[in-house]
Amino acid sequence: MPDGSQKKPSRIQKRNRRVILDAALEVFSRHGYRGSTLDQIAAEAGLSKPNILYYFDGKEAIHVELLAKLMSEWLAPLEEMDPDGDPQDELLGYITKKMEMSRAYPRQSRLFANEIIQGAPRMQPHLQSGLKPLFDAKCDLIRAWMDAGKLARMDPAHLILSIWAITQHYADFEAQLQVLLPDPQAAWDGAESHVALMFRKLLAP
Amino acid sequence: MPDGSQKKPSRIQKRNRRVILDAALEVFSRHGYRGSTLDQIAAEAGLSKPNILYYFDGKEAIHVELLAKLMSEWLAPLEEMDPDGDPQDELLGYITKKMEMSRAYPRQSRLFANEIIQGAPRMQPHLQSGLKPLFDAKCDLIRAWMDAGKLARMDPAHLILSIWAITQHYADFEAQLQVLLPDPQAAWDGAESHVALMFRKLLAP
DNA sequence: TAAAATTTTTACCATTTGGTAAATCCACGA
DNA sequence: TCGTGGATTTACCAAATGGTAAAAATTTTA
Repeated sequence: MPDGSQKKPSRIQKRNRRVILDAALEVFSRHGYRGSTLDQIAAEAGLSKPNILYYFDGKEAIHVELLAKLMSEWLAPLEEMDPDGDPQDELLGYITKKMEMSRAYPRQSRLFANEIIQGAPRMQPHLQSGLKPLFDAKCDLIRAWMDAGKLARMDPAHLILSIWAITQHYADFEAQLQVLLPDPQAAWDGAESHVALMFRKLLAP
Repeated sequence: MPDGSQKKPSRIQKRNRRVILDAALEVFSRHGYRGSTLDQIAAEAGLSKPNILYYFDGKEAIHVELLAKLMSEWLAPLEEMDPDGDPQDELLGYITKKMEMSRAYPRQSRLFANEIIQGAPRMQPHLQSGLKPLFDAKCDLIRAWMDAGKLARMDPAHLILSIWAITQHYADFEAQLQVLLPDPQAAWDGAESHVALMFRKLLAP
């Protein structure tokens, strides 16, 4: 009997938990936590509402699990930035990776955006314990690179924020892009080359 | 009898409509349309729920009015960009203005972000008729400036999107900033100077 | 100041929402 | 193949939600 069960999950359990989380991601990422309903998630998952509550402790538990998963997946590329690599290559590689992620997983990006816009009520601890230390470490790294004359001098924190702002924007504001840009398909290619070019120029010492 | 009345509004009507719209902005900007309730708005406004429905046709009518107001206020700085001015000054002036607006009116910024993230269900017409023509016109203007060698060459559409991305980010992701940056007060000053510096370097031909 | 008009409150209502209890169904190992 | 435990459905709740009708209170006007 699942919920918060400790035993090894059966095939059915693994499949249904995955299906539910995917459906919940779809719904939460569009409507935010409070704007989403279990009925919507159930319909999207093709399961009944009580059946969903058989696998998860409640609406909030699903949301929390999605946020936790998001956190680890989303931070990985930042962690991979190598202190021993070429500073410009490392940063541009990170930027490119983030653009690809925004393109491939816009729902995760919107889930995060929704949570933060609403004041991060369920994520603040994660931000404090997971994001903050990594952010500070990478700020130090970038500052060291600047001190070594490998990058243009600027505030490392705001540099990282700018990268996040632009890469997230393409995922979160997709609805706006579809109005403003003629060919949504070509838009992504244009975005990736523009962002790469932009930061290449910006970072040059 | 208000609602959608055409007669000139009384003092009480003007005051209460303003109070309600302000309360609704507070609530909608935090929780999005579906996540907000009339009870919340009523509590925030210090009025009873039926009293609110005396002044507005319903929840959606309040939201629509907020979005319409947002649209005109938010587009003004872009319109003001002068074709006869110095290209770099004009663009940097626009960027500075947008940063100041994000700082002064983060709720409007979040209201817009929420609406777009959710697929712009109530704003798509406004985007088509209001934003799109202005966006295209300013793209042409910027392209002309680039052709004249006054700005570095790049895709004007993505340049504008980058400006929006960064300036909005500081308003919409305030909760994240408060975790990551030590002094939230100094953060805004740092942000404004970083963004100005960043685009100055980027735009230089 | 009294009548008329506007504003606010009270008392509702139907639907939706997150969640539960118990009955039923079904897959799988002995 | 049959029993057993995991999986699913049915039938519910209580609270919250958007909204309404009409009475009561208040302001404005004559």
